[in-house]
Amino acid sequence: MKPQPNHRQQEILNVLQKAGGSARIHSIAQTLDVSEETVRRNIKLLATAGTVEKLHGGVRITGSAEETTFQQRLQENPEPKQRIANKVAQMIPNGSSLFLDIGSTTAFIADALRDHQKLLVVTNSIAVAYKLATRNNNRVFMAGGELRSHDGGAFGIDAMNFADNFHTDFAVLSAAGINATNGFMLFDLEEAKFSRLIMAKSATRIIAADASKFNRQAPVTIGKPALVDYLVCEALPPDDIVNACENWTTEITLAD
Amino acid sequence: MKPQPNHRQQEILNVLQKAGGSARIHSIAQTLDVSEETVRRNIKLLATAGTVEKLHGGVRITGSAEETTFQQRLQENPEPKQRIANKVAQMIPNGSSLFLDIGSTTAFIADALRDHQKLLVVTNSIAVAYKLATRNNNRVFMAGGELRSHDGGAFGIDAMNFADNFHTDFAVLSAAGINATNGFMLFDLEEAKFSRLIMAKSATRIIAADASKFNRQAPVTIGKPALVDYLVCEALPPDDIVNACENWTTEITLAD
DNA sequence: TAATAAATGTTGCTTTATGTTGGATTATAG
DNA sequence: CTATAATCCAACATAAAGCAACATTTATTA
Repeated sequence: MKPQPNHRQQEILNVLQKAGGSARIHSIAQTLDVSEETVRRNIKLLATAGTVEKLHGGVRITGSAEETTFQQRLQENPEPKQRIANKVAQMIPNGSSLFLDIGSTTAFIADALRDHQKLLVVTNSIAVAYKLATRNNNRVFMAGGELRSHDGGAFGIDAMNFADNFHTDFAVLSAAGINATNGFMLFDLEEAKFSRLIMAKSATRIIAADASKFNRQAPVTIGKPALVDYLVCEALPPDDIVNACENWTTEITLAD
Repeated sequence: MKPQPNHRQQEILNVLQKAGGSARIHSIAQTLDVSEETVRRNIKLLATAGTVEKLHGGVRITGSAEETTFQQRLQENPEPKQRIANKVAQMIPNGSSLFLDIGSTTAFIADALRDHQKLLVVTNSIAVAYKLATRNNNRVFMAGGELRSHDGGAFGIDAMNFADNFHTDFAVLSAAGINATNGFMLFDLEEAKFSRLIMAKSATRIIAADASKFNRQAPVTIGKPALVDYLVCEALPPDDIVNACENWTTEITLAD
């Protein structure tokens, strides 16, 4: 007689899912409050069905091997933007609320936040929203409208009004250029307007920028640089910018 | 006249939704404060209707087999949906304007449209918007708001008002169930409202559904089935549905 | 209101899952 | 390589879940 599908197996899969694709027998048994033998028995059935693979001491969902190595590769070989993104992710606790604006660095930050739980995210970037929606009990609020064809961002009065509804713990921003006299700058007026708004609506303001932005010129300033609490980068900026940050009471945080 | 929808069944479905797609008989009975036998009896009915699957000790909503994130659900059973998506893409010329609603099938359709040029796309699905924005001179209009955590869709009055701005050549819809008496159905009232709206605002209406949807039960009808111009599927439906489509003047299109 | 139908609860019994034990196997440290 | 601890496996007793028949409550209708 064929073994009947069993709800315990469903529960095990749920645990595995939450744990990122793999877990130890011991930890599964503890989570479900059953004996390890029960877990083993059901895993044996799931394994013969091909749903999971048994390992000594644990189990993983079939096919999640590549993703693990990919993630490991990200950790081992971090490009500057990934290192900055990881640092920013460390600064943001589970359960926080945050604005994320548009930009290549913020897309990396969204990736780095993939294991955070219960975030409340407000963004006008389709890439950020896509990466963080439907994950880990996050709540994602996406500003609507026409998405710009070059970066997938929603701008304009509707996006501004949308963002105006929120107050968050963090605003995470990118910058196209930084210098000692003008502060933080962008190429686009619409982006800058949006950045100013979300800086005004959040408790802690973080700007993420790699070293290529130091003393680069860009036409529009983001706003008063003294508003920025943290500048996260992978290398120490030139002296004049370091001094300026001291005046702005902006703390420079180096990625590991 | 007797197989009337029973409210207890709705309650059970609600509990399942909240629990993430699956739950134990014992826990459902406790939550609803009824005997376990009552839960089993109603689950038996839901199971014969195809809405849920029975497991020993529990139950899960059909389709959430590897109850996982939306992004992983996209990858299960991909062949039929892939073929349907390619067929739908063939029906849509370059330069068209179209609504795309939310659903795993429509996400495949968005992928199949990756080589189309100059589309104007209106959607409330983050996955669709992400796949089609910043490509091939498309213009993408994304409805904003809070994205539902299980599928990344924006719903509610704001999404409706947003969609109401547009008139398009095509509406591409998905269905959770199809039968001869009730037509096309969905699990969710909000989804159905959005579907009705975009059907009313477009010239040609296409519903994409794989064979698993035939004679599957779902609680909310999408609207008058006679409004639907094309039903795209990978296999011919049962005779009663075929006859009903003739009455509705709905053309059945088989994927290659 | 009484008569009827539907849904739910209860009971005894069968099937299936789980916990426990002891011994075999496999990883890990020194 | 050996010693040690962790993990795995098989067998049995126990607990839990499923099922069917009947009793009881609740809802519907005349």
